[in-house]
Amino acid sequence: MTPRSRQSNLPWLERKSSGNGQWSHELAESGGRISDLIAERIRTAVSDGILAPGSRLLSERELAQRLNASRESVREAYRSLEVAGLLVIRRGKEGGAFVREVDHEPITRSLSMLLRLGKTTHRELTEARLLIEPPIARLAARRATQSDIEAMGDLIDRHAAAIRGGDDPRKYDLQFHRAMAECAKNLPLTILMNSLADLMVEALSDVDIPLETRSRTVEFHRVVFDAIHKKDEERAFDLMQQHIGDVQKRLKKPWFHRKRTNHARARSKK
Amino acid sequence: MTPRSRQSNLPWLERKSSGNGQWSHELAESGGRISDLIAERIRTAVSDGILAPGSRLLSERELAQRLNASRESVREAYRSLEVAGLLVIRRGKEGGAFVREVDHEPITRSLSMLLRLGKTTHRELTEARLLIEPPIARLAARRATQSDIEAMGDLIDRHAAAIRGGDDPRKYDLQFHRAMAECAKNLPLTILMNSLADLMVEALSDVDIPLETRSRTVEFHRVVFDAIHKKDEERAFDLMQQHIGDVQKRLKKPWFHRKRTNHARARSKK
DNA sequence: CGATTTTTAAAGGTCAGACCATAACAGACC
DNA sequence: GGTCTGTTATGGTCTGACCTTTAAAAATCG
Repeated sequence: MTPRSRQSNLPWLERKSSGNGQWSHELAESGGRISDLIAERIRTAVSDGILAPGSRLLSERELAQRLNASRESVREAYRSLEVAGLLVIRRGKEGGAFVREVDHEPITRSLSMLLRLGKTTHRELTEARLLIEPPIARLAARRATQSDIEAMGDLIDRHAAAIRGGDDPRKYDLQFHRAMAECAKNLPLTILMNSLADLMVEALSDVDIPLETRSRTVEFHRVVFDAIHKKDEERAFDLMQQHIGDVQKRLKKPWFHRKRTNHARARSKK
Repeated sequence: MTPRSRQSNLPWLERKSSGNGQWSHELAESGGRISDLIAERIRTAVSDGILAPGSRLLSERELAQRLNASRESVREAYRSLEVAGLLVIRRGKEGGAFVREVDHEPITRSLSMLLRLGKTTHRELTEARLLIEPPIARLAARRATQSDIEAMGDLIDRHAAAIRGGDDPRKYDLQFHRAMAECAKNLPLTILMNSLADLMVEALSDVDIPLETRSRTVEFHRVVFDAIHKKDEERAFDLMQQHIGDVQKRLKKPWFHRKRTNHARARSKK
């Protein structure tokens, strides 16, 4: 007898009606994939708070048995939800599928990919940034906490150090914008910002940015940071608008345009 | 002899190095899932334009054979990319995986889900809308084409008809905002808008909107539409700001707040 | 000949069962 | 107490079979 054979009551995984143990009925609707039905139930359970972040789902084998489905169907459901950012899957003993702490990284990735494929132009990219970054800066000035501010300060210092040391500063540039978005305490805006910043970095990945521009960037960050620190909302707004406008202007110079070669893409990953 | 046994040269699916036919090397990095490696190659091929939208990938069985992997690994790769919005999968003869025409619907879904889980509050939601919808209206006024305008006009008429007929007008409300975003010709903003609008509809799904408010909404749409039609950018901007501000105000009335019951969620789907 | 029905085959979807790889844990051994 | 070493639960992969769906091809009918 396995130690966990007690009926641990998982009402959320029940079908709404017709308990005969077959799937056929719901399959008719929904374009018919068992794994999708399973995924949908889990999604609902999570979004209704029945499955809290961090909690562990049944193992593939066990859920399959309970649902009267094959392991593969369950597996596919879990996998989809992982791609969608809802679950994390860990291997090994004590592994399994866990409801993910809310984290927009997977969405940011998908969104970036989609925008890239959608042939999002530099025009759209900077246009969008021009519209959303200044308001974000304003919100950041309004809402940044002490620790937010410390983190940003550190970031800028490291950014400056990287430039002095001749290292690639793009990473820090990106992080600054992300950190600022974090301060604004507005999830939708944060996610969009992150995706845009990602793409921006990628778009510039094969451009050689002159040293003068690099230090100009970090100085810009510093004054924006200063405005945020002092909670000067309007100044933060104006400076950020200026900053993005500056970038936009530089992008228009012909020498700056991205080479249309079939170059290596920026591989994200850790 | 099967008719398609010719070596159809698919260089993109080759490993970069070491052609011995095993996966072990790349598996070491990358946290190790063959399906992820396959997915990554396809993703790269698509984003480099080697696989054009609409083109059909090899069948699961065939790709598995060529890659010396199991069908399941390929299948999982395809499935992940489908969730990510990169592929569509069709069943039946002449079915298979196709590179999707760029379409942000899957991302919109994921994003909405994520925002919902992130306990995005009404405050964040309307705040974000207040920031991005007016600029979108302005862009729409600048860039709407003739057919865009016709579509919007139709929509408004149907919206009004639905209200007169006592039908649920929410659908049309949503569609109006989507259509407007479409006019702005800015993909990142469009995607965000769509997600926000989706969430908004959902958040209001169990609120009973009084008739007076309903017609007010459609009238608002009409004047915004008018401004867009006449390419009056600033008026479109102002009106939209007013519109969202109006919504925001109504949301603050206590009777309007969503019941915190464990009610049924808005099921999207077709 | 053209429209309709039937057949067929190619593809994804599901299943079952085996085995591999990984990672935490429990003891055994120093 | 710390390190090694098996044990074991769990996801990852593979095989090969069968089901279901769907479009095209063939057969049938008017």
